[in-house]
Amino acid sequence: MLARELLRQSPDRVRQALTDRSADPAPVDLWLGLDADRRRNLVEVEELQRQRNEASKAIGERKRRGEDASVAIAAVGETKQRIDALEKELAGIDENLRAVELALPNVPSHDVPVGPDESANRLVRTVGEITAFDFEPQAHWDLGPALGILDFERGAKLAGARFTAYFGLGARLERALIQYMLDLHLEEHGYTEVLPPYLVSSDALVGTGQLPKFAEDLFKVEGNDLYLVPTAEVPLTNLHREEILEAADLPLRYTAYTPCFRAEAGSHGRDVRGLIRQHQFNKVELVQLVEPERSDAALEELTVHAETILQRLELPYRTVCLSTGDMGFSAAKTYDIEVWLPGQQAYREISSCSNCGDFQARRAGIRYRPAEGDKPTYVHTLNGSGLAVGRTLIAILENYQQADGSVVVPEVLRSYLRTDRITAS
RNA sequence: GGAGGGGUGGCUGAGUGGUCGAAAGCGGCGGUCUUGAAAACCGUUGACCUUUCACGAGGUCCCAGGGUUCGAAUCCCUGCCCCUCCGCCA
Repeated sequence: MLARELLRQSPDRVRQALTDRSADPAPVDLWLGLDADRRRNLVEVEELQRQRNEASKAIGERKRRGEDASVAIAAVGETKQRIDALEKELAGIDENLRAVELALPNVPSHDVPVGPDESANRLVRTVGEITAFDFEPQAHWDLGPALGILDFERGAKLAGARFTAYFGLGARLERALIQYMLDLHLEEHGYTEVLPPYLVSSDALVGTGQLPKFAEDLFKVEGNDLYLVPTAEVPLTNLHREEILEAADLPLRYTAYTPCFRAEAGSHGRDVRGLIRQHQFNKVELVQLVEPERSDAALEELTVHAETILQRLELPYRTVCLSTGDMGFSAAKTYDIEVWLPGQQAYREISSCSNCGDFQARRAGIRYRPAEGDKPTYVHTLNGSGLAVGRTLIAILENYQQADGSVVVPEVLRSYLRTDRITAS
């Protein structure tokens, strides 16, 4: 949610932000109208309430003295009716205002490249050399089944397209990656591990921005106000919803492994093969709640935290800064980390690290007190994948594959996997 | 699933439908005292919104949402959450 002061004082900036995102700027004017209506109405209601309170007080006093108050009671009746009518109107305005506010995306940071889509993304850095092969590298959807560690047909038998069953060292590799990533973030990057619920309420999803606009991307539990988490960003960021934190508590750094569930509505036909786009995938997430002045630096750090995993796994990747047209709804600035996949001869997203500024904090009511006696202000929230586990497994299979179809296990994972090579059994 | 008991300010905990945003205690902050600290004493101590250049003024909030009433923390309804006992269950 955007600050109301921003909308009132700099509507042009918000209109421009929407245009840069290839979104319709019209809601800004709708908002301005509703806001003016609201304030006009509110001033009137409050004046009438003041009159009513005064009258009620006088009635109470008369009654206490045993005097007749029926005249005064009758006199207040009209005020009461006007209050009721205006309050009803006000509730309607508030509801509309909130609906408009909740649908407005965040304003991009000034240093974000302006452009319509991913073609305008800015390359930040490229790390590692593209893996060279003296044979034709296979895609993971061929390697995995051949090794007996990924079974797409049986996954589909259980749950349909975009579900996969892992077997043997495949399952173990996925588990090892989760463990390795968590350990690294705990031990070296100062995060606190959290094991959150995998189902969350609509309030939590509104807090991080998935709702109300993107309900069709979510799996909802029938008959309950519960949704399968699309990312651990949702539970982690919402841990402190409606709280006022102390400055000394910040920064808060949380990491969690969760499965992630996405309906992938509107992506029919995209990445239908293999593990890349699944309805259920595993992810280790990084979330930070920080003081506003610290969030720019925190995004750089968090992105490096995610990149470190790829460096330790010795996987080639590049980092790009998303353009205004390619960013997510809640983000002010986003770095995507893209890993090299030899099977596709392409860099593919494996992590997305965003600074959401106070956008989510406003929605979720996460504040802190800068100093004793200060008014509470909104924290800044950041999140990033550290990393998407399924896609990391793909990257390992494709980059570490050998001419004989076996896969060498990256050095740092050998103690977790208890083997240095995955071969067909 | 059955039966019962609760949800009040940072915490504990009062609160006959009417000067209650809410007693009291604790904690926090400021001060007096002290060489310093502790103790004691005094004062202070919520959030949000509107309005004002400002001082200030006003409104809302006692889990949430409805309702009754001139007036609701207090009465009624619904929901959510917590606790105890029983049943069931990983």
